[in-house]
Order: sequence, then C-alpha cells, then structure tokens
Amino acid sequence: MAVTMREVAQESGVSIKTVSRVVNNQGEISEETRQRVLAAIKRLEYRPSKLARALVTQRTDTVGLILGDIANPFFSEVARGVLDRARPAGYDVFLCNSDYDPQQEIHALYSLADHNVDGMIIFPCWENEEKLKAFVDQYMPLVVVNRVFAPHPGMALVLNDIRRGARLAVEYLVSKGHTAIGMLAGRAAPLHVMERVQGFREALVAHGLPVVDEWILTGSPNIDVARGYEAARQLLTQHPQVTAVFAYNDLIAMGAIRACSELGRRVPDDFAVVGFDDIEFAGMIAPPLTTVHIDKYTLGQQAVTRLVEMLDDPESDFPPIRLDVELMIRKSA
Amino acid sequence: MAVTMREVAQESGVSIKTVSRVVNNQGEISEETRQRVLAAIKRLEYRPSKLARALVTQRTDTVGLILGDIANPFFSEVARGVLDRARPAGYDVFLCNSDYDPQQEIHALYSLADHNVDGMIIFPCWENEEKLKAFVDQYMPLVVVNRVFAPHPGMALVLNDIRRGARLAVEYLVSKGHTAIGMLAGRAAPLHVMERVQGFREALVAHGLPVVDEWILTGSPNIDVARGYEAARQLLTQHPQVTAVFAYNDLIAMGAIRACSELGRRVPDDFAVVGFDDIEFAGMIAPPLTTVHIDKYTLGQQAVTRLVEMLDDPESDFPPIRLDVELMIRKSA
DNA sequence: CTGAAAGCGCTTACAG
DNA sequence: CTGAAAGCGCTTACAG
Repeated sequence: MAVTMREVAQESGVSIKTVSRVVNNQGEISEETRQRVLAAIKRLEYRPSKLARALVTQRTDTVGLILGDIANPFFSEVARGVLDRARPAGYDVFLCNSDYDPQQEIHALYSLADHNVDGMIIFPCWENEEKLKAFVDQYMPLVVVNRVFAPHPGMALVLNDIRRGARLAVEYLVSKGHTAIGMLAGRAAPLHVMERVQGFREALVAHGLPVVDEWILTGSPNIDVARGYEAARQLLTQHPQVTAVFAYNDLIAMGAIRACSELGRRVPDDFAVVGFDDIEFAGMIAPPLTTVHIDKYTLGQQAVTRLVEMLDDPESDFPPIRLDVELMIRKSA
Repeated sequence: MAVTMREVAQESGVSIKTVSRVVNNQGEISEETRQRVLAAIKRLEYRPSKLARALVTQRTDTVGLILGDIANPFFSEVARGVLDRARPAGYDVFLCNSDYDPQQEIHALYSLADHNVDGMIIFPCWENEEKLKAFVDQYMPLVVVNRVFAPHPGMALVLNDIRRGARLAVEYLVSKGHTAIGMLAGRAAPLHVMERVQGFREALVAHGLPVVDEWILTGSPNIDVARGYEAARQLLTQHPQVTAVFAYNDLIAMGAIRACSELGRRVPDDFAVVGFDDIEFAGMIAPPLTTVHIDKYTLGQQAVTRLVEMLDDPESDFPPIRLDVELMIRKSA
C-alpha cells in the first residue's frame, strides 16, 4: 500500500541506504544524487515509516499526556499548551484520562509505554509516587506536574505553589470576617498529603481558627460540578454554622454555588465560596468566582519543554520548575 | 533495556514462536508449556512491543482525533466520549488541534498517518473535503463528524442536524418578536456551505424577514470568547438596529454577552443572544444562555464505534449516523 | 503440539 | 561519495 524506501531506491537508481541518507539529511552525498532521490521521493509521494525507524532507533517521536479529566477546562487548557509546544518540537501526543484513580492511571501509563512513547507528562495521584518511580527506572522519563514528589532520577517536576494558593484563598476569607470555614476537598486522597488541605490548615492555624475535620468534605471518585453540588448540600445542611468554603477547584465551587442557590443561601452574603484554577468561565458565572489563578497554558508548555530537555540529555538531572499562583478576587467571596 | 520475546523463550525453554502463540492466544498449545511460558512472562515482566508487532501486522491499535481546539469545552467533552469508548476497544488515541485551519488540519492528518494510526476521527474544515477523500483512498479510514460531505468509500459520517438546530434558534428569536437578526458566524469559511448559516437564512426567509449580509460577521481565525466579543462589539456599534444574534457557538455567544454588558445593552431586553453547543457552563453564566444542545459525549462515543466497525470490516460501507439537537431555552433570549 | 526461516521498513556500523 | 549485511522485535506461512 504505502510506498517504501526500497521503491524510492529503485526509482532513483541508488541503494536503499542512500535514500535513508537523504531522508535523514546525514552524511555527504553528491548534490546530484540528492536531487535525484528527492525527485523520486516527491514523485512517489514517499513518506518514511516512523514505525520502522522507531524499531531501530528506539525513538517514536511521541509523548504521552495523562491527566485527571480532559472535560475539566483546567486540563483542557493545559492540554492546549502541551500540544502547541509539542508539535514544533516534533512530537505527537497521546492523551489519557486517569479519572483521578490510581489504578486507571497505572493502566494508562503502561498502555502508553507499550506504544513506546519517548516520555510522558502526568498529573499523578499521590498514591502512585512509588510506582511511578519504579516505572521511570525501568522505562522512560516522566514529567510530574503539581505533585511534590521527592527527587528521583528520570523524573522532573513542574510545580505551581498550590499550598500558597490555598493559604491565599483562606486568608482572604478570614480577612472578610469568616471564622467558620469549611473545605470541599474533592476526591478522598490521603488528606494530610494534599497541598490544598495543608495550606488550608496552615492558614486557619495561623489565624487562631479551629480546623474542624467534619467541615472538610471528600469521598467521591469524581471532581466535577455534580460532586461540588452534592458535597456543598451536605455541608450546608449538616453544618449550617459554616459561612464559607474553600473548594478543591472551580468545578466544585460552581457546584457549591448551585447548591446555595437551591437552598436559598445568597453568595457571598450568606455563604462565601472560593475556587481554585481560575478556569476561563470562572469570571462569567453568577456570581463571578473568586478563585486562585493558575497559568494553565504555560504550565502545559513548560512541562513539554522540560520533557524535551530530558529526552535530549538523558544523563542530567533537572531541578523543579516553579510557577506562581495568584488570588483573583471577584464576587463569590 | 526492555525484555524481549527471545528472552522469554530462553527462560522458558521454548521457541520464540511458541511465546508468540501464548501471547496472542492462538493455536493449540499444551497447557503445560502454556503455563511455563506464562510464568516466564510474569517473572521477567515481559510486555510485547506493539511497535514490532505493528510492523508486520500493519495495525498499531491507535487512532487519531483531530478537532478544532481542545480548549473549547465542546471539543473537550467530545474527546471525553472518544477516550472512554476507545480504551475498552483497545485503542489509544492521538490528539491534534487544527485551529480550524485547513493547512494545519492537513498537516496533522499526515503527521498522524506517519505514525500508522489505524484510523482517525476528524471535525474537518469544509475546504478539505477533496483532500480528505484523496487521503482516505491512499491511507486509512476516516470518521468525519458534523460535516455533510458526499458519500465516499472509507469515509463514514457522524452528524448532528446542525441546520435544524440553527433554524430552531432563529425561529425562537422570531417568535420573540425580533425582526432584525444578525449572526456571529465565527471563522470565515465559505458562508454558503456552512450548515449554521444555511439554517439561519432558511428560517429568516421562511418568516419573510430580510437576510442582511452586513449583519453576518466572520473574519477571524479563532472561534473563542475573545472573537465573539470583538465581533459583537462591531455589530452592536455599526448596526445598532440589530436586536438579536445567533452565535456560531457558545464561546462566541459568551463574548457577545460580555460586549453587551460593556456597551450597556441589557441581555435579553435590549439584545438577545442564542448560542450553539450547550457547553456545560452555558447554564451557569449570567444570564444563562439560550442555546442549541448537542450531546457531545455521545457524539464522541458514536464516532469511535463507527470507526471500530470500519476497521473490523473494511469492505463495507456504512451509512451516516444521525444524532438530534434540541433548543435549550434559558434567559439570554 | 512445536520450530526454523523469511520478512515487515527502516538504521547502524563497517567497507570500499 | 556510495553500498551490502545485519538487526530492531515481532508475526506469517510452511514444515514436521
């Protein structure tokens, strides 16, 4: 079906090796034969098989991107950054959702490894730190985004200062006079390990406020608007004394706002909500969401940049890339 | 580095071919040797190279997904449907943005073909109809989504009734008493060929209303909130007599609403806006957007289903899959 | 039930 | 400046 290098060689009356040389721009070749081969390539519409090349070079020019849920605008904007930077660098990208589930994540990881991607970018579950390190040791480099894992060769970190973002959010609520502040923490990862929860606690403690474990809600496998709605309903009805929440992300926050409107609690007057991520729509909803801004597009780009550096220089270790966050004060708190 | 079939063969004292047989579950093998090989596979943590297999089978177990812009929630929800259906079917998926640009689209198409994907799902530019058909003839099957291309072997269609959606939207505007209705048509594709524009015209004509070309705005390479904002500003200032618009999609509609609020035009009282797609956030913004609903997740799933059918049965032709749309009446019109 | 040979489409040393 | 041989890690007929 597809034209092969052998056919190009015949067509231009040279050896297959010579064709390989002009395709890869390597080695001295007389300009004349080069032109002859180029002409044959054009005439036959020859395109070299990356598969065959990869079998010998062990490079596929592909990378993997494993994230929680592409339907979350946070991740889709990150993905945009990844794709925009990967293409000029010569990489095509595989996409997988983990649904924030450790097992699905590992499954995706090995599934992509089976296709011999050159490396991957991953927003991993905390639970998988050791498994990812074992994977890196045996297979390929990984760029880990927004998880503060201990340094490990072959694994580079790209980090927003999530904990600081959480502190900013909670301090803002405190400055507004709130003293009974809850958290909608999303999926039930080990709480003590989540940066957002740590920042939340730190800020409360710093201001002499109580950390009430019952006011920190988790428990659902999903992190989306529906979950935010559920969790907020539960918090509002079971702990009516709570007057403000810090949400795991903007989707959860949006669900919380919906729950408030159904339960007749006005935002922000009766109940204040702060989100995280600053997705594009955060500023358009009613009321516009106060949230912690992350530059998602840059995050995606930086992750690719770092991965490419690792692929180009496998022996080196690379320090974490640190990106800042910023509180966006709007109307929901 | 990675364990090979040869090593498994040595470890279990059989030929490489026998290992291949147990890996692929084919042919009669004595249960005893099967167990022995299985044990060796487990012990060595052997994972067969899809690359090497693909070189001979001509199947990579990968598919491509080419869409306008993954950062648009319409596409990211479609992508969710695609991924969720592709994984159980045994396919990993490459993702590419076209930015609605014919050249980038063709570039993405061939780039993925170079990786020998088994097939692709594409939301193509109208301009590329012939090029896609030429591609299909030479390379691989394609599922085309939401473009009414003429039937062609190897190319299957999955379609929402976009034109009907456009009619629904405009008829609703007419029913509300609007007579000067404009359109924010997004990217400048050939207008006469766009389903949304056709439906827009049809509805106006059916109600004896004028189609004023100056009220149909296009011209930007992007289809996003910023573009909707610009275009709406232009329409509102240059043609103040227009009292309603039908937007190419919800992002454009959201930009239009922002422009209205800046120019002091209240929505829907002074100016009505109808969107398209019904992205998740359409109902949460202020005012909640009246828009045409598409079941995006199902769309993605159906596209994969059709592609898999084509791959399993390359000789057959498959009729278009038709999915419905629905007008969601909220507050912006 | 099991194996030896050929080949998928390329690149990598090695010659000349 | 150009080419013949070997091999990347598998599967596909073909034998036995």
